[in-house]
Amino acid sequence: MANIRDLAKEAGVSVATVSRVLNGYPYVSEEKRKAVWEAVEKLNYTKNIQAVHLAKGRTAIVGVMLPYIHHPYFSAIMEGISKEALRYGYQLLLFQTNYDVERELEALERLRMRQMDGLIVCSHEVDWEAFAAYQGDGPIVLCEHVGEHDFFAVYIDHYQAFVQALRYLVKKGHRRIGYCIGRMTGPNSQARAAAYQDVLREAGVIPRRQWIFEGCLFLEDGKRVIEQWVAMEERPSALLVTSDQVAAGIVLQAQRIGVRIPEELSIIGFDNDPLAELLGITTVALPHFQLGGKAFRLIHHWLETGNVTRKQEELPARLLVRDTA
Amino acid sequence: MANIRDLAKEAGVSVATVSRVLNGYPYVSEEKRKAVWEAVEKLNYTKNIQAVHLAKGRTAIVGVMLPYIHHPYFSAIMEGISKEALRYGYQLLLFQTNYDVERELEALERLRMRQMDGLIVCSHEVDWEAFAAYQGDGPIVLCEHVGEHDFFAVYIDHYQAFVQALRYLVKKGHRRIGYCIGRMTGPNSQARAAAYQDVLREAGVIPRRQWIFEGCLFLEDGKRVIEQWVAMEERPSALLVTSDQVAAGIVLQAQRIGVRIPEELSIIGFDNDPLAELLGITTVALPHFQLGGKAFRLIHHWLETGNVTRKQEELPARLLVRDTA
DNA sequence: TTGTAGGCGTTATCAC
DNA sequence: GTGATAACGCCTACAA
Repeated sequence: MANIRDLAKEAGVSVATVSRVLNGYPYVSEEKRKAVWEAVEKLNYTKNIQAVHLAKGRTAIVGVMLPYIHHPYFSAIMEGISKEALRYGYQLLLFQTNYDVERELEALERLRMRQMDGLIVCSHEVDWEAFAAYQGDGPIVLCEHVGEHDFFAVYIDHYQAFVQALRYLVKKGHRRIGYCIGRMTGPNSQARAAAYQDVLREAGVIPRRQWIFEGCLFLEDGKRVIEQWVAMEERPSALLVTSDQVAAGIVLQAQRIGVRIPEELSIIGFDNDPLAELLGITTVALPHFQLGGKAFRLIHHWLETGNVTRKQEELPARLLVRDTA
Repeated sequence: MANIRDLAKEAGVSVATVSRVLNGYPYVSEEKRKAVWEAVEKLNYTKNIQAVHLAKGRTAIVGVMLPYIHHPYFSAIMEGISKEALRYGYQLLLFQTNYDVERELEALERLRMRQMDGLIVCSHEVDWEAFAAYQGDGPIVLCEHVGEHDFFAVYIDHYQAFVQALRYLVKKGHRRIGYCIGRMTGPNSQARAAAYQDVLREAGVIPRRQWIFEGCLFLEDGKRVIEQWVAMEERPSALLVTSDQVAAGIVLQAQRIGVRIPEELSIIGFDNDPLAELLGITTVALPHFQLGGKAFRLIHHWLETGNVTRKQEELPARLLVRDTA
């Protein structure tokens, strides 16, 4: 593989001139410029990007940490990130963690090792102290509400989103309300739990522990939920379901086993997945795609300018009433 | 940021010794080893991975080229790749191309620049010559049947898979058979087209151009298909749908607008998506996850050993008869 | 407008 | 066992 020195020799110039030509700097005579490009052609030269990274101390790579890529929620965020990354000429390094703390820490270590210039954290298990410890190693953007903590963050106000949906149900006369969620940990989930407590209390209803369904991430989980629901003695009359995939699973399986929705059970999903639209599922639309895009731009802006206008950005969620609630 | 020389000074040894300790080589006295680790601790040292890459000439990064990550088909492959990559300590660099030839070539250029050690191509628009031109720059694995061409490849025999499903329909008495596909280009699609021609001819039926629905990738496309179907003068009685997402879109919208499936229209999907299972859609199960895993292992084996046992691997597809055909 | 030389942080090859 | 020192390939003052 030819290198910059070979080019210099071939073109009869210095490596500095070669570098200038390669990077499009001015102040190079047309003659030498031409000679360099000819040498590039002749020697079939390509830049070694590793060397560029080392010399510049930057990689134009951003890492993305997420639990699983094979999930509509995360792949939507990823799509948003990807689009912006492409636009600004950045590469994306994927860290699929499966919510395994070891792997999450590995991703942070990689930031420290300068494998990438910044990191977008779509979701995580490890607690904030871990991120705080790596803040000096490059910009880290979290996709969740971080309150007073000094992190870059772009997030949906899940407390408000939940309140919105719960109030709607209460207004419709529901008193026995439950919800389905992926995990109980993490700020997003805790915001939802708080909203659940608050709104139900405000409506004079006692929240019930057994009406909270955990581990709801995929379509199949919805199937499980409705089957559990059927088996319950005291059934909720309405369910908030934090993923449209799961909501779809509930609705479809309900249809199969003869549970009438919304008559027997009202369902409000989240995301506004195309599947929810097709099934007429009432849902809280969440701007995942934009969220990914904003996350990237936050990092990018910091990397390119070194200063911050906003550290945190909030995105809106809105209820789309359809047929299931 | 402390570097290896700072460590050497701090520990009172040479950089060579530091490197040996850091990389766990033998022949270092216990005493010096300890001194080095203490220096690491004291200076809060972390390896600069860029420098390692440059010095070693390898990155332990594999690139993944795919059109869109936000699609169950590709994210399933990605999940399979990801799992294996993790297992062997490799990182994954994502190239989302949107089937844009420019971006596909950009990914290949990056391989050439040594940004990664190898490349997995999940799907592409550019023709094979392009890949051939970059073969010297690192292992490239294609996820499609490459025939006699000398590429690494792991693939599903889409010709056979299509034949299998078509014969089933013919046997059931169908004569007016159509199909839905993402794009017409690419070897996978061409294999399907060939199977379509062959099986229908063999059954004494004339294939019809207007019974082939292009641009079928997402759930929403299924909705469009069934609406087109309804508007047709001569309607096919059965449709092969190369994505369960699209098949689900068809089935759900059919249900909405009162088209009975399978009585009026039989549907066979592909993938064996959980959604197809939940909807009782007859489908051809495709092992995407394994495909991704195998693709990675092919690259990995080549990178680690430098020799090849198999250049190509075929994976099976099997028809799962459920309710829609 | 051009060239020299030092630096980026490791690894790896020699001698000792 | 250990330490110099030369790669790895590029960028970038600084000097001319």
